[in-house]
Amino acid sequence: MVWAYRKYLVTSALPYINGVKHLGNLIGSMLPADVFARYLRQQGEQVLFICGTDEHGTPAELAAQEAGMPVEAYCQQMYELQKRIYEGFRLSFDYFGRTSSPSNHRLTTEIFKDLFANGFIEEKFINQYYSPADGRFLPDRYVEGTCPHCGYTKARGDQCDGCGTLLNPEELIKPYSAISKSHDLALQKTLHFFLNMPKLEPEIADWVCQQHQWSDVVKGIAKKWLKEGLQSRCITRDLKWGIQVPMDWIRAQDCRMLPGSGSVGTSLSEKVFYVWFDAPNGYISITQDWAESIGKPDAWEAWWLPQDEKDVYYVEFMAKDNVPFHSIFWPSILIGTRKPYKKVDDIKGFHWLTYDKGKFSTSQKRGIFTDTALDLYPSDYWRYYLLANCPESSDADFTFESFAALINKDLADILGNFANRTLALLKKYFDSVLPMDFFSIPHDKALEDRCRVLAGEISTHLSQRRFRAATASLRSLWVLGNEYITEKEPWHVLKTDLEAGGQTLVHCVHLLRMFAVASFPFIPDTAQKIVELLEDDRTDLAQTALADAVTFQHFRKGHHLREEGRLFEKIPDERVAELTALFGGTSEA
RNA sequence: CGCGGGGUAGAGCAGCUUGGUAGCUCGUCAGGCUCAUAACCUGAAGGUCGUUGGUUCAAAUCCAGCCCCCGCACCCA
Repeated sequence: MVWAYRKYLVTSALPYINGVKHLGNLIGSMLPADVFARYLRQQGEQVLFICGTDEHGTPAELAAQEAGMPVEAYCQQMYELQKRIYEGFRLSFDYFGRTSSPSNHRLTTEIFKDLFANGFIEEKFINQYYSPADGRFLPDRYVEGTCPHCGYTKARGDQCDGCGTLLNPEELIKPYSAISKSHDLALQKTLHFFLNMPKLEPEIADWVCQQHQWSDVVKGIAKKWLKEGLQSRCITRDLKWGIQVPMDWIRAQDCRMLPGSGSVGTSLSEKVFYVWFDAPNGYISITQDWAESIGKPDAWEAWWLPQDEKDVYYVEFMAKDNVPFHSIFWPSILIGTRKPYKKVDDIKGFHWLTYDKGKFSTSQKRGIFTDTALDLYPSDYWRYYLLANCPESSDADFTFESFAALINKDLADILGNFANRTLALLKKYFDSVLPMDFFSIPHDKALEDRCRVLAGEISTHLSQRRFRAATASLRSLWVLGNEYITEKEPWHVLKTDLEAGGQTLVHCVHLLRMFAVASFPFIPDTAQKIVELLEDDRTDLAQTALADAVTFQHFRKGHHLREEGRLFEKIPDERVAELTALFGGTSEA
């Protein structure tokens, strides 16, 4: 059972640094991870929620170049920007770090040294195109040319899109740089380091087979890789931006390696680790930064080097393209260190979010990006919509039409309207003051039971990380408020019986508080707003367990509430049409 | 025969592991209510579960074949 663990480590796939992320990135990892972390904290569990930017690699260099900035400055700027946006979405990271941090340089170097010492690193010479015009070696996919098989003229160095054949860059006829379009390319032989995956395969296969709790899709992806047989994977690149390979140290280890003529055309300072080799280590190094930030530099070890592996339950959230790296590649690295690093217990993988049946596209200005989203509507609107429609079992599609329909119905009409009608009745008949204590009135056992059932459903779904189902149950809980008030019709009863009508309202006010607690992991700002409407300064939503909130005894006679409160504004049809046109992209048919 | 995901009421989804009266939300229609953000509550209509064949007393669910849709192709997860 999940609950036997002493603490929970939650990580979200690290968003890449090269620009503002779109809604798909948000729902594909960070947002569900946040809901899960918030829920666990409410239950009183000890939680550490870690995320940060993934900053190395060619795309970052190119983006910086395009922005006309040094890559360090560019990353700094984008880090600040992304961090601010995630704060806007109320993502409750315990620490949002960076993979370019000194701690990650240290850790990644250390992990490499461990792998090397344990015999899992091999060295090979490979041929790579160097482009003087770009001043860099070109990664496979940045070399384009004519496919030797089908003659397609825009084949990439890793694969031909014309015929689908997998290629090596040197096979291309008339190769040119995809960046500068220059045909002046020189094939050069350079030394690289590979992680010997075949050697690690028995252990990793064994480990994967033990992961019964992984979802079918995650197991499927991992087993497919194993079935095809693991290949040695190159973990170094000829770049400036990244974590430097410790060449001097390697030389000192083994004189046979690194013949002097090894790195033609490359200075040693330009050899760095492959981004997928350093990025996952970021989960650990960012935890180290977190530990530093709270003044307990060793605190990270309790999470990553626990005494007993069962002390920590570790859940990773990511989109499906990340699954191979988290289920095979990174665990292999950790196993290869021969140190007892905590490995993942469950991987929650998401499918894609599409935009109006197509892809989100930066270049075509298609889709909603996280900065724009916050300019348009409060974060809770997005959080609720994305969670209710999250691509859990298949790809999901975003349209403004469905967005507006859901916001208007669920948030405004069901939740918002219930709050409003409750407060309005209290104001009208009792001057916004609770007329009696719960103790003095008849127990509504049926209502309490229904609340318990729904609260239980929400908890179960959240602990199993079923976000669509959890959101549906949350909605059902809200509907309960409207059902109850309709059944009791206090607006009618109050005309003749203040006592009976007042009792109903006491229940409604407590229902609202219950809704706030239940809603907090999903829509934290709204939850807080509800508590403010109730003038309830005794409830700390972040630490109130849902089961404890199923009570009608919290507020006492004489408690004063706000006179009115509109939680949400609806999105009118005209606005939907406007937004659809505005963000439809340039390829709109 | 590239890899993966999917085809269930007008739309979006659940159910499939462990066969047994087909469920949810929106939309539509009718009724109720009038405290409330023209909202809320109740009820109804609407499906040969992509297709063909097989296993079985019984198939959306298990097996085999076939058809269709969507990703994997600048940016991008």
